Amino acid sequence: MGTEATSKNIGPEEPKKAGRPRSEESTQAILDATWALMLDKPLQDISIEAIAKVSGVGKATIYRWWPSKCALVIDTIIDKVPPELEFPECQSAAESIKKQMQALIKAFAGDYGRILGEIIAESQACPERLENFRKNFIYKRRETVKAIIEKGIRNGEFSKCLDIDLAVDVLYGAIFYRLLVKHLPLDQAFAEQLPEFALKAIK
Amino acid sequence: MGTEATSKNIGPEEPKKAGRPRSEESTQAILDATWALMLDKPLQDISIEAIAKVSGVGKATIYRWWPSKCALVIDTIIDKVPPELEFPECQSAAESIKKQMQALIKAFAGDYGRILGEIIAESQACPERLENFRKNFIYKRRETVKAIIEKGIRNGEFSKCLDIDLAVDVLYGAIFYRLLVKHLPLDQAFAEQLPEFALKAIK
Amino acid sequence: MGTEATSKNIGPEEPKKAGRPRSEESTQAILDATWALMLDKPLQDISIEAIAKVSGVGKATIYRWWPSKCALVIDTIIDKVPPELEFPECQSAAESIKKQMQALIKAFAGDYGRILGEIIAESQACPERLENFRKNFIYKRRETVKAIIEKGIRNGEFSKCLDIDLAVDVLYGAIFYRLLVKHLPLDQAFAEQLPEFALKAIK
Amino acid sequence: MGTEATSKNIGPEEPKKAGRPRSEESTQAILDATWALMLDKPLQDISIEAIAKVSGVGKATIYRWWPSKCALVIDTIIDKVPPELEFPECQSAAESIKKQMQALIKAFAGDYGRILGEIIAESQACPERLENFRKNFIYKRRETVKAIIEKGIRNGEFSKCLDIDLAVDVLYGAIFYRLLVKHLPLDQAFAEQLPEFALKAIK
DNA sequence: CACTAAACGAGACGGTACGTCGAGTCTTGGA
DNA sequence: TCCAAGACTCGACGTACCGTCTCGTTTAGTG
Repeated sequence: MGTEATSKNIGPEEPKKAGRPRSEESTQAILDATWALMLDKPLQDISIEAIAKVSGVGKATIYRWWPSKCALVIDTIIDKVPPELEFPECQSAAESIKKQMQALIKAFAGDYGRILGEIIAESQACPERLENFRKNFIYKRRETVKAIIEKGIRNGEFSKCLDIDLAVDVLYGAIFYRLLVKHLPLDQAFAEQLPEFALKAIK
Repeated sequence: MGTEATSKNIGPEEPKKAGRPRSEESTQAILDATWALMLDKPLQDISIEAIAKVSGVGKATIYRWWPSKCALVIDTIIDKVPPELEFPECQSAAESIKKQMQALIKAFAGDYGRILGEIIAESQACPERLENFRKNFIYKRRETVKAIIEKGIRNGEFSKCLDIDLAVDVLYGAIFYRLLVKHLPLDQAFAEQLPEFALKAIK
Repeated sequence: MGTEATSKNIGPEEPKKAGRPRSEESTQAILDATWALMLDKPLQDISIEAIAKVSGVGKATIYRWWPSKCALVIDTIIDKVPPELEFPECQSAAESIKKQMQALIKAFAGDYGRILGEIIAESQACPERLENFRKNFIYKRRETVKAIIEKGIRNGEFSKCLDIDLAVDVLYGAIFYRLLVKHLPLDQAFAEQLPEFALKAIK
Repeated sequence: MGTEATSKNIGPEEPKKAGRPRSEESTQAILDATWALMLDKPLQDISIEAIAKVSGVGKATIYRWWPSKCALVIDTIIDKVPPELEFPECQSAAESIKKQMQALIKAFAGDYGRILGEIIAESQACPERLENFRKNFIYKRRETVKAIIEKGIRNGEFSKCLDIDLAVDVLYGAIFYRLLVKHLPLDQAFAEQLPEFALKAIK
């Protein structure tokens, strides 16, 4: 967990609240139900009503802890999806990036990718939600990639005068392009060709 | 017009239908109202009900000709948006692409881009709608870019063994990435730097 | 036929109109379809739309000749239902009335009665329709009954100072009461007992 | 209240339900609005939509508690109409019946009668609704009349071998006949003549 | 024999209301 | 204080008919 504007942004010093504590059971039931529904049908077709029904929870309980379906969904995939694609330690920065891109393409090819696309879609109309999404899925990974690129610059693999943000966009843009527009699949061939191809731009 | 699964798929030989003909007046009123609402607020907040009210048309008339809000919106921008970004005739293919990318980035920075993003979002849940969108906005332009790239290959600007589809994705992916994820703006600086940068990958 | 405010109120001197004459074929198709639908489901659930579809006729053709569903239905049963319950010629007026009441009860027990009830229902809100119904179904028969009663008065069967209208209401009221409120059936037993019973009031 | 198939069929032992209780305020607002509209125009011209609007209540709230406009209307008159025409205590049963019939005719002559007629009309198509109406308006009063008649039989006013149900139909049939067919008014003259006249049949 | 005029089927039109769904909020009693 | 249950207002959904309105096509009588 740990999504801003959602349920679990509590600092290290909890102020010792009175009253009945939040039910861990309900929380999990909600996340489980949300995940089950997300695997079953598109995000647009999922209602808070349905999540409440499936999880056996009062609707108000959901609204108490999450401000929007989107925020709940984000917490759900954070809760459900395995640790995270870490960058493998490689000798060259390029190799490191290549491996990670390939892992990402593979991950985006399945339900995980579909759901991410649906979240981006759902967030289009609302800047805060989109920012929330970026905080949890984009920025962290971008920072990591940028660190690798900087390492590549330091060790001479990449040009010194590289615009790092632009580089990241060129490297990963095509993946998001296919993820969302779906004109071509995020398949094995794509995973094999894209990294080498895109990396040419930053060398 | 001319969108599949929408209102105007009439072959060259119209079979001379009986009954009162479709009202061109209503059609235009619907498109006008849709466009006005789209400029005013996000697609998600627009209801068929509102479009009917604003256009002074019966709801059923909208449903008779468009299967979904999305289809209507696509027909609307087709109807409303100026001719289309043509590729300027340049001596080099690279130059031609660069100019067109810059024009595209500029166009995507305003309402046109916002609306396109909303359409992609709205279509995420439904393959047919997304395909409909691609037919009208993606494929045509991709074909044009691909033709230019092929020209570039022929005249030696680009590598002979270039995967053209991949090249297009790398060139334009970053634009869609920023359009939809909005982590960074589609601004002047981006327009100036991206083309040259991305083109390095295909040279 | 011959319903006021409906399709066939043509005086003896038709003004010799130009243009295509009314299609007898369509007229019959409409009446047939209406009748078929009326046997199938309650009047409330029958739409002009459905009648048009079933009869293969344009909606406007129905509206051209009948001002309301009710008027059409009245014309339909006039068209479909066998001649009419005539009063049998009997020696005594009382006997004559009794026979006719029994015939009426029997007739009201089936679809004919059901439909008549539905027409009365449908006409409740609109005085003109109700008057139209009375013209076609009530007044004529009342006149006949009244004539018989007058005959009975003349030949000494009934009291000289009888309020004839009131007498008719008492005789037939119970039948309509059961027809519309349905608290008890219009069955054989009722047919056997009512006439003798009610006639006691007017002797 | 207390109408079957409507909102308030609660046995003596309410099972102590969870959740927010039904809003008495909304219930009354709905009944008030329905009554106001019923006084204003024919039942056929009243929509649930309008009742919701006038009462300031969500449409769903109406549908939650009443299955049909008819059921709501029945509950409304039960709620709105004064105690009920009681049988006056008279020495003779005949006198008692006469007084009550006159009161009934007078009551039926106004809005109350009009609305009752509209309810019978509206219920024609649906046996359950009609039964619901009978339960609340017909049976109770019939039972009372029947009790008086039985008393009359016991004290020798009426014949011993009287079919009581038939007697009630003959007494009241004419009233319903005029209420629904409207061929003659439910006026003062009718009220004065009918009872004596009809009672002759059962003496 | 063309011309006129009305009726015809088909079906689109602006409306109104339907009955349902879900949103987000509120109000109970019990834990 | 939290929770489930569930009622609340509100707004939109997509559908069904209403009664009206064009269309192009018959089908008479008239000129």
